[in-house]
Amino acid sequence: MSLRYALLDLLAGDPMSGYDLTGRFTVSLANVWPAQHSQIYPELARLVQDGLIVQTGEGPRGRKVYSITPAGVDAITAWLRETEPDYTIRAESLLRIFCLWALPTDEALAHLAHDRGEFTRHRDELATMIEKVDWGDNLSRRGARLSIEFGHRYYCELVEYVDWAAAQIEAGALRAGGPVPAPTLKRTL
Amino acid sequence: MSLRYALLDLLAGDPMSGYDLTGRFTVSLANVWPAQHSQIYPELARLVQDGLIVQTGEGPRGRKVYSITPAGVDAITAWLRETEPDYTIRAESLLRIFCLWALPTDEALAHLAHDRGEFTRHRDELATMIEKVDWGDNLSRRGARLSIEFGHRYYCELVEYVDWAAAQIEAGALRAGGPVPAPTLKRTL
DNA sequence: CTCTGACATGTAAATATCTACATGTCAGGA
DNA sequence: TCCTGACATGTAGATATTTACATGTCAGAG
Repeated sequence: MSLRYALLDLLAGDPMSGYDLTGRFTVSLANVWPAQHSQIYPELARLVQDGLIVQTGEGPRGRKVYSITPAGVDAITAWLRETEPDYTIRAESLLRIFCLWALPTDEALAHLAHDRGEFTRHRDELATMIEKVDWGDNLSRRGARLSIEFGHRYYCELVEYVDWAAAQIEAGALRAGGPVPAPTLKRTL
Repeated sequence: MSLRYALLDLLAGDPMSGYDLTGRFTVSLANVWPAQHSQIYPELARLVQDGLIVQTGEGPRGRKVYSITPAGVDAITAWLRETEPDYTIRAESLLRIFCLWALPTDEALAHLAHDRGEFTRHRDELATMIEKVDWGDNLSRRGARLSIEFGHRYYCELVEYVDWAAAQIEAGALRAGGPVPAPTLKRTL
């Protein structure tokens, strides 16, 4: 049901269309709960049926603008209060790093270098957003600010991590008889 | 298809049963690609059909032990080489923080405190694993070591992040007219 | 005026994932 | 000996997600 609440949250920030929402899912929410338009439109229809959002405007090319209802806000509150958080994460790119032993060392390093490029790109995009966007007085947009901050920290961390991983692999961590990666940082335990 | 490669990777580390694999998905892989036994058993059957794994042993209570085949190793290599990584992440717990504006401040803070407990627990579990487990000479287990390191760093980061978010909310970031969360750390931009 | 590309909304079918059901074995403690 | 709980494997049905198909509008460049 996460998609439902992601949509409600965005609509609480500003009324917008399915197309606009899809765009948000490729920027701010992409770092938390990705979704495509083919999933978003049917869910919007269900939200209207359930009275959690209403269509409050229209525009060119069949554009439909939706707004959250008080019942919609209540639905978010109830979700936060009554359901247990799911603390699992899914990250395919990390699973790949897990599997890098199946490539020769130079190829594994090239793979990591490619990842690093992606991660710095995301990191810098988010940094720009943090600086440029007017976070205003809107409560939900301020929630978004918290999320963007997370995304930024996450990608900073990822860049540091791939550098660490690359150093380990260069040192032969994925070759038999090479050094075993030891705990290099004893963080707050 | 990620589940498939997660299973192949684990079986490359050590031959084991579906039950054992399920256990792995609740520890090391839980931080990257969670899965339940009801998804694992059918996928194992498909992997056998495709010749990527074979049953190499049995045990009490119908236990079946599987091993990866050379074709299975090749499948991982081909996956890494031929498919584009998906850099998106899914984290429901972060989406919740995104939505915290829908709760009164004290409840929002309590929610974050609960999250913090979970994150420190995960962090400490992983720290223990890093110290206690013999990472040996097995290439795939060494890949696992890279993944555990990531999980540990990730949860360290999450703990710092919820502390930051809690401070922001305490300072009134989610009340109208309160301070707007400004970029507090200028990391490597 | 025509073309192109961004805007805009949807549906269908195939996969993947989750929740619940269903069944049976074996070891160890009471 | 009986009971319990961990071990062990599976299936069924409901949801969620992805990929591909399908359609149409409008603004601006050439």
